[in-house]
Amino acid sequence: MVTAHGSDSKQSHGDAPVAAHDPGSVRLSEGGLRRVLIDAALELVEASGTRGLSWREIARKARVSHNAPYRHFANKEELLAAVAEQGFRSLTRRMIDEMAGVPDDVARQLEAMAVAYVEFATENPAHFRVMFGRDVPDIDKHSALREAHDVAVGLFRSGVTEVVGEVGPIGSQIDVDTFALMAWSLVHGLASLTVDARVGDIRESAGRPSDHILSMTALVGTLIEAMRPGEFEPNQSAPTGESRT
Amino acid sequence: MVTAHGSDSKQSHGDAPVAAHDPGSVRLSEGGLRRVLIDAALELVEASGTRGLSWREIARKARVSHNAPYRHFANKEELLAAVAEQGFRSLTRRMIDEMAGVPDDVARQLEAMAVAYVEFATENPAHFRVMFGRDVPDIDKHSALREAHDVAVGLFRSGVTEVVGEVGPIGSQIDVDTFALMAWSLVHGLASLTVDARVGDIRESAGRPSDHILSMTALVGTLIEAMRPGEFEPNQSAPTGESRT
DNA sequence: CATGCCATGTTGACAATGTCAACACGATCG
DNA sequence: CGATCGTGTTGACATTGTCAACATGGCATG
Repeated sequence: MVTAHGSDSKQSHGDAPVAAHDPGSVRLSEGGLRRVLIDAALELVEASGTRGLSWREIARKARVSHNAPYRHFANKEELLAAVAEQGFRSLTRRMIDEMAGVPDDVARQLEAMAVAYVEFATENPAHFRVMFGRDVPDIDKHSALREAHDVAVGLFRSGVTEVVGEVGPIGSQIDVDTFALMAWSLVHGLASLTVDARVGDIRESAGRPSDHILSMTALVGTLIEAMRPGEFEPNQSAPTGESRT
Repeated sequence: MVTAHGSDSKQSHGDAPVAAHDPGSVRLSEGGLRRVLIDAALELVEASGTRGLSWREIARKARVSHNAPYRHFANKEELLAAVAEQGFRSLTRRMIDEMAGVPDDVARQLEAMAVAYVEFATENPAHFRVMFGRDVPDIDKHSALREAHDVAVGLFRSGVTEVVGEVGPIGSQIDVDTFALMAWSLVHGLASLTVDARVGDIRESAGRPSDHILSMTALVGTLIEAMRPGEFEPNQSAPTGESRT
């Protein structure tokens, strides 16, 4: 169900704006400038980071006057929310594409998503940072962004759920949600560290980021294998947690 | 060696400026204003994020004229680097403290560091973001920051190394560095997702972040247990990696 | 002690920016 | 045809980052 072949998510490869179901902006159809502004903003963020991002510079790049953007975005946060939204759609597409080139095995599908996640981050660091950074303080204030975000996260979570469903319960204490959170943390952490160029700090050895994710999935695969039901009790290695704090 | 008891890192709980070995600023000793500026900056970042951070506002908060900070920091990036540096020192101290309250077992020590890491992030989100965000684009341009960073990361890495050393080789393909990277990714990912308030997206169930990290270490502990030498061959669950790209 | 230096802080100035208000223009629709 | 609305433009103003010039107080050296 989560495989790429059966992809029923209605995103026409992300080019056409979502349109129509947002009561705020009435007819952003044909949205010429809006799209141009988003692209220009992304380019500038890639070049100079989100700090040097200047409203007026965006306008210049888009060949419009410095106040034209205000007709499409109330403030810079809304613009960045649109950028992030587009990023989540790209990420979703990327994951789906990656899954399409992989055998229809739940573990492989999840692994493909993990690879896609990290590769997306390393190939689009600026986009990734806008998506997860602090530039859009409250994601819930932008319904379209929230939606795109949930689609991507939900896709990943579905993959985890299916793997857990096939492998069976993971220990007595670790529920599916926790496992999904950990899987996401692992992938997101590697992506973040790679994007921030901190990976070399702990791992000097050469190798592309995709190598890292493959090693990672290898280990996680081993973990899952080890977890096969009934094999042994999960030793709760953290009994000291309660006594502290 | 990595235990808190034997801590030989020369940080006098981080209050005294590093001083003296930086040829640029000669005698930032007694550094009154410098410290005040760092604190003021951190407070403002906590309040309004790094975007709304205004040089002049910092100066106002410090009760000095809008140009006084220039005598201590050439630009805003240097100031933020100092903030991040202080953050890494706090993180190191936090990890050491956490380890001190835990039995002298390598696994528990590592686990304590992981808990400290995530708790530090959740309790000081602004600081954490400055430390790992892109506000300081190139960490190597600030030697003191680089140093503080390396101390924290090295401490964590030492913990991983010791655990691996006790448990024995982790599979045939996964070297210590990779394992350290993965452990760091796991912890850092959870911290990042928690800080960005995205954890709820995949895990609605209640529970403090420290619960998450405890579940996490429980699973990792299980993993390590499962890895005990000779038990079984690590099935490289990612053979498709080579054929792609 | 007097003198000059240097670190530190202040004042002033200027270009760039975010944002508001007023205006212009073209299309759509009564 | 004339009004209305979406869209873009111009003008203006407070705020910001940053540079240059100036003030001052402690220190060392004569």
